[in-house]
Amino acid sequence: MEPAAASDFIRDIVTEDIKTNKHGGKVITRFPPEPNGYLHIGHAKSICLNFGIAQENQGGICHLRFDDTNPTREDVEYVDSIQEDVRWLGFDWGNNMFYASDYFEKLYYYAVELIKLGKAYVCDLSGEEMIAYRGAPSIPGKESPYRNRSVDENLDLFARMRAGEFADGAKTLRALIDMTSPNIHMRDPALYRIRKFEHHRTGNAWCIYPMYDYAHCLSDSIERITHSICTLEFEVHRPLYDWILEQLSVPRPNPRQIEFARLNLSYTVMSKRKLLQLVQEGLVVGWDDPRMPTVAGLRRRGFTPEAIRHFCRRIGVTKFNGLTDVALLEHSLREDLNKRANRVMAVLRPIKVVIENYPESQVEQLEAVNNPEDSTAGTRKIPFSRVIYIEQDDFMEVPPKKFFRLSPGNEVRLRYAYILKCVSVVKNELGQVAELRCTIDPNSKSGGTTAGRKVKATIHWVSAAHALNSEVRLYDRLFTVEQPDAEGRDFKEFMNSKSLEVLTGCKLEPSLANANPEVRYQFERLGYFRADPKDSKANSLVFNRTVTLRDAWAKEQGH
RNA sequence: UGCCCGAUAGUGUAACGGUAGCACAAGAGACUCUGAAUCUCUUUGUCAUGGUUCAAAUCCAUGUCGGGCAGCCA
Repeated sequence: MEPAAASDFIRDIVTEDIKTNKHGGKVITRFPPEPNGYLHIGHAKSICLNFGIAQENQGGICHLRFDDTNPTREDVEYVDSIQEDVRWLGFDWGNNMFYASDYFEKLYYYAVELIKLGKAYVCDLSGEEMIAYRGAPSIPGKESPYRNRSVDENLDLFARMRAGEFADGAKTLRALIDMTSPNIHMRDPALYRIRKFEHHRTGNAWCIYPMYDYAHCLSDSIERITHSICTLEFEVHRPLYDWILEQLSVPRPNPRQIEFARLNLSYTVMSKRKLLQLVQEGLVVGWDDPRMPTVAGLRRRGFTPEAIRHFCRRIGVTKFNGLTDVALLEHSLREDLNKRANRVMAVLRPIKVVIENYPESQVEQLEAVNNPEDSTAGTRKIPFSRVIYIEQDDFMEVPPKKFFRLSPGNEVRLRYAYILKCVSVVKNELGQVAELRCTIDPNSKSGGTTAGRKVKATIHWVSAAHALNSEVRLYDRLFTVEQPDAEGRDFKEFMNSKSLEVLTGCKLEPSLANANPEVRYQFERLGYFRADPKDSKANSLVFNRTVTLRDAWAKEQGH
């Protein structure tokens, strides 16, 4: 699919394990989302890593596994969206889609095994008591008074927990490890809790649910995962991951947990909790709002899976917790779109231009190149007539020194058409520019005899009589600061009030009449756009701006 | 004042004891019927201090700074 990614410390480990035949030469990774939210660009990094490593190695496989061990926060809406997003990103799990809940019965019997080994016990401490007994990072914990129950008693109690004899929270099953461990996760962590809550897949079959630390390592083991790749915050869980598998009669060798740094992107937030907050509080229009860093949002905005994959390859994989510049994502996008998007002309903020020396009834069909980066993309015809629209930004009555565009008495080239000269400015009663009276040089037609005459600038235009009306939504970054959720900040205070600008009355060239949302366009000199898949209709077009073009003029002006 | 992890240009990432590279960003220029793309050039870096070594970004020690860990969340 893509050129092989440069190696990284995780791929090095995988390569080494293949070389030493640790897992019989197999590579099985997994992407294990909890179905409690939509996937975002950070998940895409993990997806590209896990599926990428599987693809790069002979016979490698990547499982999609839903980590659905907490019925109180999970929902099928999310399992559907997650599958759609992974597939859209271009990855295929084949028949290897699983749910941790598929393993509840096995997990239960492993827990029984742990009890029989004297390595787990049923504890009656309440939540608050357990916190008190746990100690603190620098203070050792205290042993639970229920820690020394007999194996038989534990077996009986655990069976009765499953049978629903106890209230929610009344008891837990805990690993018996070491209450004085410097690693808090080793201080007799809970393995099972009672939750009389309907699970989206197992219904009411269970009222005890396994905890992440217990379910995850065993799910990996059951699926014969070779490399269990997760983010840095699970680093301190690794001793527990290993401990659980070491106690039990599971197949060897055990999967190896490897941690890498999650993606942080500038000018956005990446936690599911905060994204959910934006959705629930109506600060965005939904999980797929084009301003969201969710896969669904990026897709709706017009990102391509290729651009996202290239981005994920470029950022690399390390254990350093950094902040990636969103400009790198935008660069990956432009790079991809530049190669594949056909060019069209659209005027977002129109000014009417009357060409005084062009016959009233005349219409010419001018030939335009669809994509200068792709010789197979062909050409199309664009109508030209006496009244056209040009961009407000392309005219200034009193131009500053480096302004190359149209101004009174000055000439510009109309893309694919004639050189245009502004002869007068018509203003409305407010003194604003209402209309431009211009003339063309009839000998300057593109491809014509004197077409080679140079002018400083070329601008885009749309014939008024043939223009399509459209709404265009201009998106900008959701936040005004690089790290809206830096410590001590309330990220919502930094929302960019200009993150969405809706323009109506935009004028498009007629070839856009049947724009398919699947097709991305470059509106020349403006950016990349695509029809909104939800809101655009044949008779009321709506376009989303995916990303602007780089703009040296804007930079020149100090933005 | 506990434990774990990390630190290379502005940002992200390579260099696996032997010439500190790459990409993005930024700046300058060329080209241009997109102020785009493309091309050329430029600026900026090994957290600190010791040690080992012929040789240290790399190994060791100490310190500094940053991140993570005290859900019956994942």
